[in-house]
Amino acid sequence: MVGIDEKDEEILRELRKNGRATLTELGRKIGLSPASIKNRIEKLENLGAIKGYSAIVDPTFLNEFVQAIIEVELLVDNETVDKMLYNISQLDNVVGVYRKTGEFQILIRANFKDVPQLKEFVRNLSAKYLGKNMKRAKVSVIIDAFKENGVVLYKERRSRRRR
Amino acid sequence: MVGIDEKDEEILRELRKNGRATLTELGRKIGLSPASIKNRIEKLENLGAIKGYSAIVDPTFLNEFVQAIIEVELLVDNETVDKMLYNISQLDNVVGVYRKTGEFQILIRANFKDVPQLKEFVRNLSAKYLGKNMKRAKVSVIIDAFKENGVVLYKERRSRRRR
DNA sequence: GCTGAAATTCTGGAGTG
DNA sequence: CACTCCAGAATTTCAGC
Repeated sequence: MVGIDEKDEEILRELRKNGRATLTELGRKIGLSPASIKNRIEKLENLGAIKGYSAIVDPTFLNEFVQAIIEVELLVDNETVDKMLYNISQLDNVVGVYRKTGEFQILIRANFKDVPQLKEFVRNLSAKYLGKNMKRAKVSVIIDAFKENGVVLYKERRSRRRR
Repeated sequence: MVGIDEKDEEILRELRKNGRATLTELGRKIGLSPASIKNRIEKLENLGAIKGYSAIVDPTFLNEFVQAIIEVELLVDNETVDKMLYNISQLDNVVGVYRKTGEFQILIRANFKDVPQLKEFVRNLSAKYLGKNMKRAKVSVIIDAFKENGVVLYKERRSRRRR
């Protein structure tokens, strides 16, 4: 990677684990002054190495009791799909949108209040967004999340069933 | 949700979109003093509503050029699987670990330097972690990420192929 | 949940190697 | 050119209410 050295990588790794780490903290860990850390973070943001920051939130606290994974098989995957996926990405309850290899080309992670809302969402996927291009969708419901975006959610290994 | 009001929900929603928002910013948006925001955030962290904070990092800048989704079908899914999934969650290159409904009960998102590393990982899934309980695995490679952990990655809808 | 003061952190410019 | 130092600004923290 051009223009990226080990210190930059350390910053990226640290921020992935703790996105709210302060410049001073990072400086101590990495061995740079807070001002340098700031310069580097700005550089990393401009380069697109850092896309943004996010808190890992338990969806049930936002009354999102159904967390689903929706895989979509497309008839054709072309540039116009990009725009549709961009539009889907704008939805607040959608957490992740990916294009991938395999039988199902699209994977969407989204949260819902209840199952009817999930059903409505899947209906809208073809009705509003992907149209006839959507061949079929496969829906799974998340039972447990152990790790999310690099953050381990279970602190102990005791058997608990709730997240 | 007990002990959670609308202001708390707003805080959760804001922090999910921008995990590095300052207390002052949040206070302005929500209509509370920075001190109150801080108190509420602490409460939310203690309640487990906020699990952590993370920067959304482009994996290619950390020499993780292969981003994979690995689905695993288990023979039996019982409590001992929890511990194995916990162990898998500890791995640095693993970004997400979920238990879900459907034919494949486990979904793992992980990043790799190259395909041989991915292959090695899948081999280790049965050799080291899940043992004979792993019936089979289905691997997909991520081509494009449009949204990750609530953060939209494509800023415009111009057709770009790189993330 | 507010206020105000103290501590900490952040920021931007000048200077150094 | 990236880093450090330093002073002013902003934020965070903590007390009392």
